[in-house]
Amino acid sequence: MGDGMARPREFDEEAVLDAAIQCFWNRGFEATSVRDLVEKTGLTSASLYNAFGDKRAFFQKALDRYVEGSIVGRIERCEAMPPRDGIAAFFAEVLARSLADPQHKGCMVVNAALDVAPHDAEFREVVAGVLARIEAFFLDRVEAGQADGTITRSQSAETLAHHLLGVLMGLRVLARVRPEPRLLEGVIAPALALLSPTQGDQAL
Amino acid sequence: MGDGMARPREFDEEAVLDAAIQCFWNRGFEATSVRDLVEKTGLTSASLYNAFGDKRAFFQKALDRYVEGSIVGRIERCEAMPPRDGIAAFFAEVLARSLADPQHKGCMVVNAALDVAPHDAEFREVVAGVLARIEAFFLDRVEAGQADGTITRSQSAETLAHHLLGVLMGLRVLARVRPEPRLLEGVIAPALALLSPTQGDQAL
DNA sequence: TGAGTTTTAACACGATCGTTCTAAAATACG
DNA sequence: CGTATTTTAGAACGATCGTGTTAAAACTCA
Repeated sequence: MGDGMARPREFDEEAVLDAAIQCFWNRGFEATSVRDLVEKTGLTSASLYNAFGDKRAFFQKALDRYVEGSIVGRIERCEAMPPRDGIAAFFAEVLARSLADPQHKGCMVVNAALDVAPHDAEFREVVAGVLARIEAFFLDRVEAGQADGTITRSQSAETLAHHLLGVLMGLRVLARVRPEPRLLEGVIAPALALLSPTQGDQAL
Repeated sequence: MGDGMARPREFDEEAVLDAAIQCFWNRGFEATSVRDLVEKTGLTSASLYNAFGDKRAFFQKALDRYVEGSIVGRIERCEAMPPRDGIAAFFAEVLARSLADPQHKGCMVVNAALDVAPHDAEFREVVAGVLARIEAFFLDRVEAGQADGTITRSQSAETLAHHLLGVLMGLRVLARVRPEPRLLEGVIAPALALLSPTQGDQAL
């Protein structure tokens, strides 16, 4: 049918998504209006709806891009390190980012976990999936550390991975309300200390 | 001036606040409309505004009542127990409540920490104050446990209290998105195990 | 160049938001 | 009993919400 081609877009789709990430990350899904998005992205609502669908789909794509840019990369970096170092580096990186952000936006996924996930089954699955991926990273590193003797066997790898995931979530919450270095460091330090092999641990 | 007295209220203020707690707890501040509140409380918007002020003040009072009813009581119960038992009982109670709630509402304070605190300085202080109170409970119990030898001295009481607060926050987040008993138990167990005195610990 | 297609811009839609207004209903005090 | 005062009920306010419409602008291909 269509032999003639069309007018090209004037905007950079990725830059627009980045601007949307800033909006949604800072204010959450519900509190961000389409007019906010229009203002921060610089394009009109018609272009937004045409390119990304409705507000919900726009959020979905922004969240996907956030995960791809902020979480997947971090996991890959830390996966390449020795087990304990990888876990420590993961938390150190999150800590540094949290304290460096003057807006204290925390993590967009954790924010979404309490904002949009509880009443939207699809988003809940997306968020749960991301958390499962982080947990899988922890599990993999803990198992590797238990195998090479750098991490305690006094508790199962699954339990330790669950704990690390919980600590990460708590860190993200506290970073928003009480972004005090000593507090956040104190959240992390015992979790890392806990990984140390104890007397009962010995190579097989 | 006024010598004639007025028409009495037809509603029970505490029951209305409880209904408001259910609304705000479940959906958060921004996502709860005044019409939702009118429906669930059973009284009209005029009565609401007359008795409690605007929506924000209404939320404030509901949050105060929630803290008084759900958090202060728990702290007082656990304060009366031996140090380690008190901490363990605190988490056990939160865990049981989290799993028993079919709506997975989590904690209203933690929800508020990500919903309304980041962009409202007054609410941020309220939330931070509640978290500080919980942290003070943990600190008191850890110090008592370190004094009587039931809790390790391998890390400072402040650090351990920070960690416990973080674990609690993480537990509350995960309870909303992934309310799986094994996961939530796994978050808690290592934090409690961490408190155990190690070889290096000995009474003075 | 002209036909075809998409993006742009601006305006406007109905719905819902938090809040207020107007009056009627209900009580305590003189 | 009458008056002052407050709480009710319900409609209605302007503002903003997410979204759709209309028509002009911009571009590719035949």
